[in-house]
Amino acid sequence: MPSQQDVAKLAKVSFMTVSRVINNNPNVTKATRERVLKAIKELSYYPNAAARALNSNKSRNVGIIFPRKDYFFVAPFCMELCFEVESRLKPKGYNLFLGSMTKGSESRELTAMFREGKVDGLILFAPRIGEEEIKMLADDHMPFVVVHGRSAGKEFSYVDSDNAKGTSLILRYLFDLGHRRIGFVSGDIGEMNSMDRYRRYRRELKAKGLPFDKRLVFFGDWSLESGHAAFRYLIEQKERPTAIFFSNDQMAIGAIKAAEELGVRIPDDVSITGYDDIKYASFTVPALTTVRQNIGAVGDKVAELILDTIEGKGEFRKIILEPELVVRSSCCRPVD
Amino acid sequence: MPSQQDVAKLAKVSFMTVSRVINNNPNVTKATRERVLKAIKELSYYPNAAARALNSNKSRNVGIIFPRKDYFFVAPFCMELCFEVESRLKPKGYNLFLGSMTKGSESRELTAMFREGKVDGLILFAPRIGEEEIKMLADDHMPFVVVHGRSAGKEFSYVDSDNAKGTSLILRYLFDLGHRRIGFVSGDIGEMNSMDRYRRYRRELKAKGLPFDKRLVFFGDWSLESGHAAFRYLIEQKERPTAIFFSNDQMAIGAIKAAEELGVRIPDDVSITGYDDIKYASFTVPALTTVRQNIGAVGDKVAELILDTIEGKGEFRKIILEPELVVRSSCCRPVD
DNA sequence: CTGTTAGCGCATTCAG
DNA sequence: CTGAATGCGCTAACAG
Repeated sequence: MPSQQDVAKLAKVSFMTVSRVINNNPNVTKATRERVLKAIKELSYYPNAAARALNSNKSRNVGIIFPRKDYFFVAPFCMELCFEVESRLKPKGYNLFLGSMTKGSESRELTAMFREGKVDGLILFAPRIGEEEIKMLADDHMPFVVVHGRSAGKEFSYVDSDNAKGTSLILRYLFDLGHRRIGFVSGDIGEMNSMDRYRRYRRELKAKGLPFDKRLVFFGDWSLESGHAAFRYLIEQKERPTAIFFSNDQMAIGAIKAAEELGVRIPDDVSITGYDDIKYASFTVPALTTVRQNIGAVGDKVAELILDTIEGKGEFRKIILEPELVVRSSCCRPVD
Repeated sequence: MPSQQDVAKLAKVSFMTVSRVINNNPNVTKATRERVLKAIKELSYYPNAAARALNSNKSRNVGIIFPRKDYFFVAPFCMELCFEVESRLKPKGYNLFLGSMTKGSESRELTAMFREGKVDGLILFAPRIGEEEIKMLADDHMPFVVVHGRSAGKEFSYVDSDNAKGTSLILRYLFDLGHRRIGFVSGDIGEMNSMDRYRRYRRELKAKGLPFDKRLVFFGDWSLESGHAAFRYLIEQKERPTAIFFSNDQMAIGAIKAAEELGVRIPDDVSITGYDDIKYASFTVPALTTVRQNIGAVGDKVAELILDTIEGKGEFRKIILEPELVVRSSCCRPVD
């Protein structure tokens, strides 16, 4: 592998000039610059990342961490996010590390990549409420940004979508259709997102003067399977709901399967709604009425925030993105 | 950030001893070792990755590259693979970089991470046939491994599933059911995988003494949309197929949607099959009969191969994994 | 505008 | 078993 020295020799300059050319330092004559550029191309020289990192104390890497394996599998949302972020980081010269955080893993592991200088900053996806890791990161002043989570106790930047708003969007749509007995299926209740939606569900019920019936609530975990189980559970209640709010599309898809097995028609017998508007949402039968979270916008903001945080720009920023109701065909007026 | 020097001072040894302890060099007394370990913990010292990389000339990073954005989105398979690989690399001290290769991007970008020393090796997912990048990587002797692709011209290690076998599994199952007019929907025909399945489809037809009818073939691109379009196209043929082979589950899901729109019943009017057995495959209505590729096994092999390749162990290895038929309910005997 | 010097944190080599 | 010197490739700070 050629080094700056080799380039320098070929271009007949000192290696310092080579360094300047690479870093776009203006103090180089056009003529020399071009000579150096030519030499660089000729040798197909690439600056050594390790050396740069060593003396600038910056790795130009960002890590993105997902809470646990299962989550990752089932959430196309996460994948899209990865790419959105990556595509925005690359032009800035940053690369993206992928990390998982299996349940048992020590919080040390998280900070390790950091202390080792492998990453300059971390993106945490939907961390669990009260997560020790976050406290540690915050206490150690590590640059990190949370996606789908809010600060509680510790201060940090985050990007979240307005869960309360999205929930209201769905619920009011259901109310307008005439539904009064509406079931609720939560995601992993250990996550902010889930709690926010659940709380808003209860609040909307109360605002509408409707009773809260805990038999109409099922605590799921975002997975296809838990959506499937939730549907079977709710449909067996003595007074079955006329509509069910699923906290993500994934679970709603699981429910569609359960409905078929049970011979329950959607939406004729029960209306269901999802959340996220993943790509599959428009391909289910019936297509899902859901709430769209603009992943592109999330990725955009996340990339911006983590870069700013790394560069120490300004204060903590809290960004709440507006969700949007997407009406398809999984809901109709209740029969009774 | 504490360095070896700081640890050394605290433990009252030279920094060299610290280095030895970290690298598990046996030439350290138990007593000193423990003193050093204590100092390390006390300062919460972590070895600097950049410095290590600089002088060992190894980054201990591996990159995984997906061909284009769209592909990534639609293939849960890719995501699962990422995690499988990551979880196997981590215990070996390696981290995983995520990279995309948008269509327009120069082949230079691919080699760049390498030349910069950001990664020690690359995992290429389903590269297109005749890809320039691969040739470059091979010519430059960079350690890389291909998943879902075979060598053609250049020599390299790869992990693939037996596409021909999988295709036969499906086709023979369909033959046994009594189907004789079987449609074929390919994935992106620029990929090995697609070609392998297509060729085997034709071969099985011939072996069975069945005519090849090009009107029964649709060249898709793996996406939900192309599956949707394929179904509409095939179903409109004068002599419509009694069964359709989709080259992945994704497209089969798109087809289910199209069938619903057209009022065509699956499997009563047309049988369909998928490929991959992604998680959703068992949640569609009807559940998909498909071919399972063991992602865990793929991830396992990929991790093993890339590590071996990086460490220069042995020759190129070609690993072909056996697929398995998964019968669910998207197929039945043809009516006519 | 260009070159020289020094040092980032670590591991390899050689002395003790 | 332990320590001292040397250099990995690069850039910041200074000198010319």
